[in-house]
Amino acid sequence: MPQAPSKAGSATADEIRQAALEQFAQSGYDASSMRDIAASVGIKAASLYNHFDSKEEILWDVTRSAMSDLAANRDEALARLGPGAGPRAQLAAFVSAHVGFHAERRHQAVLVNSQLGSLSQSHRRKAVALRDEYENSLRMIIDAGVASGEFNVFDAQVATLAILQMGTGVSVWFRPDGRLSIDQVGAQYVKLALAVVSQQVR
Amino acid sequence: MPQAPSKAGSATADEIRQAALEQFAQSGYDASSMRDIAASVGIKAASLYNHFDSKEEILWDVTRSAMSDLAANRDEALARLGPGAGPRAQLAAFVSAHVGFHAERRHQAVLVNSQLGSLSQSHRRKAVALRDEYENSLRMIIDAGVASGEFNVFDAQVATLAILQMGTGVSVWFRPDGRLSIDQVGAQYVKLALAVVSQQVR
DNA sequence: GTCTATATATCGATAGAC
DNA sequence: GTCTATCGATATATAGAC
Repeated sequence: MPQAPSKAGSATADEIRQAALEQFAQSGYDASSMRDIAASVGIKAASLYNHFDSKEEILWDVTRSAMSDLAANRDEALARLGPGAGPRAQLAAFVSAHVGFHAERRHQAVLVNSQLGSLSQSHRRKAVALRDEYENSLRMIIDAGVASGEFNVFDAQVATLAILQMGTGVSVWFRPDGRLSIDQVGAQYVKLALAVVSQQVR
Repeated sequence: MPQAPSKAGSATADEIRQAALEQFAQSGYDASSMRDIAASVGIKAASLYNHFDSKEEILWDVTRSAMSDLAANRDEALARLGPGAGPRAQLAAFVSAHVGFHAERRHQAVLVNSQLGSLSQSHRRKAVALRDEYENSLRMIIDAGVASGEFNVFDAQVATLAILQMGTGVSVWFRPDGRLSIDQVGAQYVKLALAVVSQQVR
């Protein structure tokens, strides 16, 4: 049964999303042609336009879903803690989820962190807003820990960015068949993050 | 007096390097056209070929000099310590130099960290070798600190990458007219790095 | 929904006058 | 060393047959 263009339920559209994601993450948006994407799905370039209006719409689709998945992954991890969890438990849950995502779904992570500049102005604004929300949710955990006296940081914003960026970097070097498992890497970075928010007052 | 093509001393070649660096760092290599680069220098695209053999040669030129400057910046910082410095002083000097470079020369830093994939295979191999040398020089400092008992890390390679990547991230958010000075940011990250290599044994 | 064929634009790079 | 003019390749996107 045929589907309307760009509908989420189309099997072909999902194949296009998957192929575009890998191409964009590996070679970059500009270096990935519609012909390449179509070829890896098994169709011709013109047929892509039955599913997406433009190449940029494909980029936005995969970018938005990647950022949505990242936030949902965080929400689930925090929800598992229950309402009474303190800042240390929240920070551990956030970092574990953050690093786990960047290891397990590194193609999506690399895409979000390297191809935002290729989005249209309108879509880029939305992506930046989603990124700011994600960043701010970590900032609020750190602020709560500082307020309760459980954390010590010289600058909460620097600590926020440092924790996020070292975790994001996992998507660059992690390999599924490497020396460390996802759980091992996640546990490592939880310890590193706790070290960052436990700075000596001196 | 005219210069031979691609010679380092040419004033026009330097203008091309500067213009290309900013274009590549801001818009990416593929999205930067030879016409754009030429226009910001005040010449036509064809005239660029009197100074560089190809667009990729320009990318390699600015990439190589950026990576060379980064390593030289590190060497100077370590040399200032003198021969008797211990791992803690070496780590502080490394991180201060690393973060200082990524704040002060963020265009060059962004270029190196985002456009390596657009280099030719031969040039990319050389760039990766330079990056590995840089990464390994930090790894050796951490290994020395672990061996002497001054550092405690769960995994030396993870600690190395975490320190490098959080410092590299400064090039993304730092603004010269922002809230923090380069020296303030450098001092912050020295403390964060020392926290990373002072993990509780538990 | 796929295909072939093509419109239209822009790219890197070259030729040759000055 | 700059320019104008242009080549040849490739890009996104569209038109219309099936």
